[in-house]
Amino acid sequence: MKNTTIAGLAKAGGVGVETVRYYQRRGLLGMPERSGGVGLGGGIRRYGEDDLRRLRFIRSAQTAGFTLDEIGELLALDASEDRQRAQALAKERIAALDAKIAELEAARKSLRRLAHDCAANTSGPCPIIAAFDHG
Amino acid sequence: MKNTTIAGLAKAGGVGVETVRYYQRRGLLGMPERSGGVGLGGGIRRYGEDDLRRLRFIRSAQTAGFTLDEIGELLALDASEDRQRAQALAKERIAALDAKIAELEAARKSLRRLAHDCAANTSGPCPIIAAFDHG
DNA sequence: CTTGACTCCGTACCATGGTACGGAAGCTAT
DNA sequence: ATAGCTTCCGTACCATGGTACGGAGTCAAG
Repeated sequence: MKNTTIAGLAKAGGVGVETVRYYQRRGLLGMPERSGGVGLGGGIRRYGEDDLRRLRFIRSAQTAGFTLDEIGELLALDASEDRQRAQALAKERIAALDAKIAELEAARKSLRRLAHDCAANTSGPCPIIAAFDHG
Repeated sequence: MKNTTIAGLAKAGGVGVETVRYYQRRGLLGMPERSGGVGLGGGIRRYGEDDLRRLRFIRSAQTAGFTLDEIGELLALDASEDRQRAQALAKERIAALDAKIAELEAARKSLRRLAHDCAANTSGPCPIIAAFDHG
């Protein structure tokens, strides 16, 4: 998997080539030297394990709810000494996740109520709006 | 709280006036008659409990992860006889929430690892990328 | 040494869910 | 009856996170 092209990197990371390029534009992934370079444009960039780890991290951090801007900061912090900041970001996000998870669990509860009530009586509309009344 | 203006409705629903208007444009909220109507434009629209319930439902359904398009369908279903479809949407969303919640819990776990590892050793960078390695 | 696939890059376009602007008309308090 | 806040409405703009296009260059295989 080492020393692959952008298509290989993208595939290994489970994203499209354009997405990799987008992350590069955002500064989240680096642009390895274009090797070969006979003509005016230089050659083709080649990517390694590090790039893949970075790409995978970006995706994981996204599911953790970080924005791409925040992920940029995290990637910078990964190579910096600012432990304080890293901890702060982590803790902040944990709190946000706690809240988000609770919110989703509440929503799921409402949906279960809806599914249940909907199955219960066999005529008339399901009480969709009512299922969310309260919380 | 009944028979209020758009600003009252918005406030009661915890959104801005422009958001209410946006939902109206999307067809999620109705446009009550403009009452008064001496001049060419008619009067001012007034909103009641039903509108507020609808608005609150929209917000709840959003936190459940429904898109506004889906919410439009739900609102239509609330007044229709298609129990099947309502159930299907609910079950589908419950499954999506199960997955999402699991995902967020995994992310939280990684973040806790990060916070922990970050607190552990007192020099050098926090292993941010590594904290998400694996899962 | 050409063909065909892939790369590079800038730029444009997209969906989602809003948020803002600005003029005209409506309402309310003084 | 007039000042000053709202409402109404169309239209424009925004942030986020991509996705697509197209021309020029590169590379491997036949």
